[in-house]
Amino acid sequence: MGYSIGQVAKKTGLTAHTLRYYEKEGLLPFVKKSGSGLRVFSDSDLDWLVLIECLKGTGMSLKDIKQYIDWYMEGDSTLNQRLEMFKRQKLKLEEQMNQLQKHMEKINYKIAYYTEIIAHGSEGVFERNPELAAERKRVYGK
Amino acid sequence: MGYSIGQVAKKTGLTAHTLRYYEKEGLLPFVKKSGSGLRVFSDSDLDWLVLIECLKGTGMSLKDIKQYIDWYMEGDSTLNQRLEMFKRQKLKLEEQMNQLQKHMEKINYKIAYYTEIIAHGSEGVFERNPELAAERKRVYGK
DNA sequence: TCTTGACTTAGAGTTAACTCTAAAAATTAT
DNA sequence: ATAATTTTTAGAGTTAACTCTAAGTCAAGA
Repeated sequence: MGYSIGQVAKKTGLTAHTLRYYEKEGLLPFVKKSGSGLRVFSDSDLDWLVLIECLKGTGMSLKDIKQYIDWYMEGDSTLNQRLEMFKRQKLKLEEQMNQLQKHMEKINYKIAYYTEIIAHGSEGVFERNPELAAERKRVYGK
Repeated sequence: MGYSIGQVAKKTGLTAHTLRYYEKEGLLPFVKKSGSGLRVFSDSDLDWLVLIECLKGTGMSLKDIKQYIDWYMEGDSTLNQRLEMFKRQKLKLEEQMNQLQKHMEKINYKIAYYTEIIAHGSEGVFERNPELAAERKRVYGK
């Protein structure tokens, strides 16, 4: 029913240090304390951590995550701000995924290139493998 | 034929400060200097910057990018290391794209959720929109 | 009860990647 | 020729996000 900071650290892969740091930064205003001052995490706190990891994983700063949490704490008057925030994050994420796709193409080109010259030497790579030359043009332009 | 640091800054979106910093860190060992000490960037230097941005964009540290550049400078004896490095980066990138896809699902869920309660209030969201409840289960588990 | 390991706090230290400053030299525009 | 802009260097400062330390408190097992 309640988890110690160490148990949560294990579950989430974050360190106890980091969890305390998040709390200090205002990212975990829900976590209760036991009579003697120990943190007691609930399942719902774990859900919050999942969301925090999600937003962090899409490049949101802890400061902006805190803004969202502050809005949440403020109640229904901030529903629109929260929705808009997720919409902005979705756009950012789409842009990010497109970027990663482009990066993937460059890396695939490099892998093909190195594989080819390791197998057959670097002289006349493109004559031997014209697809590689076409790929280069596509990936690096010009 | 040759570009000043300011011109390169404009082209790449990096600042001149950042470009000098990259050079200091050993990421641009190709950039020439004019007789009077000004940096002169070539088109091939711009290609290097494209690759650096690609690797940085997939989460590689400047230190690891430098390692790659050092291998490149060392010549053909490091072809395998370089290939393996790109293969590792590809795996990392695939993992990253999967993660982003999962994050996207969570964000889509939140957008659907907030859109729904902004439109119809928060009471009985899931009764009114059972697909949302199913989505929640799928996205957040349990 | 004793011991061992987990937890507490405040606060200091670390790391990566910039970001800026100042003073001088080079280049470009008028 | 003069003024304005750009670039140079070394080195200091900043920021985000941890990461660790110390000194003490709490909890569980033998």
